[in-house]
Amino acid sequence: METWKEFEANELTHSAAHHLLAIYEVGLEYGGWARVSDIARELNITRGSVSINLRALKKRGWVETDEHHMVKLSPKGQKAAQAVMAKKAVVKTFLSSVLNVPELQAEIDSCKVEHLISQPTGEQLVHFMRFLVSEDPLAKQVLARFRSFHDQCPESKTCEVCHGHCLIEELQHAGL
Amino acid sequence: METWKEFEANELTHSAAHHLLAIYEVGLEYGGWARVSDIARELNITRGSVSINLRALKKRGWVETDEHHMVKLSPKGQKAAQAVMAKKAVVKTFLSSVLNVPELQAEIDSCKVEHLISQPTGEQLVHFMRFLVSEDPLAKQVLARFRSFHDQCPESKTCEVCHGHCLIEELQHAGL
DNA sequence: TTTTTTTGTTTGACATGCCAAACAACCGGC
DNA sequence: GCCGGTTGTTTGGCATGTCAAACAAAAAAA
Repeated sequence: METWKEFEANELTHSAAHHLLAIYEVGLEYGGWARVSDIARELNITRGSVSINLRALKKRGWVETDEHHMVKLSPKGQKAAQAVMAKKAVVKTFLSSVLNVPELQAEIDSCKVEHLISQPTGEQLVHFMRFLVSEDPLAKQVLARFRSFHDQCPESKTCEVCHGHCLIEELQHAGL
Repeated sequence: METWKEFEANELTHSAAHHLLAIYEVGLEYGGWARVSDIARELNITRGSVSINLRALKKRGWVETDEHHMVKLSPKGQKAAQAVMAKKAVVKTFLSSVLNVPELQAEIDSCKVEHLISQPTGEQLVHFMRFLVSEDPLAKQVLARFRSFHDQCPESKTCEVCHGHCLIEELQHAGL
């Protein structure tokens, strides 16, 4: 029952993850290198904050700097950044393309959870999406069917998430 | 661009959400009422921390206290607690029953995101789960088919999320 | 070359959220 | 009534992550 404290126990904080992503973004145009002020502009925070935050990221081996203050991702940092980007991408695609969540909301939600979801969950979601885009005709049918189910669902106006307790029973009843 | 700062911009912090859940849990056996030390025991933090945190929750109208320091959720707090519980439940069920993520991992991941996912996303996920447990024969077929797809997937050993960039193209290619 | 701007760092401040420790108030048993 | 344990609060400390402001050094403009 102390599962809830795991929230703090991530490899990367949200802030740290976005510093890595910012370095990656800036680096795309500069051969992998970024400057403190580029990162600050990308994240819309002050150079001072970036300077301090990079200190920690360097110490923990996510980023490296050269003698001219130029910053780049370490191999470890690159892997981490890629993992975060991929998780965000797959979650966002799932939300907007399968669940039909509005684009902007899918962007916001996926951005919030990108650094929090575990590798197993990320991988399984990738598998699921792969299945949905596979040759299997069932996959395409299901997406279409869900859309019409969703449109016709008599509860589509009333079943807000906050009525969730009956949902739980409902799902367990159905054997899920 | 500045979407990433939304992470901090939630109604409830993770900590605050779990304070509300703790009050709910304790309250189940005491007619909705809880004491500071019950909440502290439930969350496994000190009474001092709870005392301070409750101050903020009271000020913002999530909880109420009587003259004997007894604590209960306000109507607003009840709704919030229910929404969080429902989101966690539906995410956990989706992860473990559809994606086949191990139970414990599903518990951890759902706990991390429970307070972060938006109402629209939560509702759509509920619809999706409702569809999967509906009469529609397609729903049951798909779950079975995904399991076998997943078992046979030639990439099931290699396609980690960190190879995600090709995934993104792959998904977009497929029109998703 | 001199001046101006940009850049990276440091400092002090604030906010959140945790702890341990000290404290007063209260409750129960005797 | 009295004493020991429980309870809620307060205080000071630590860690993270942000800001503004001041600074020196490097780069660009004059």
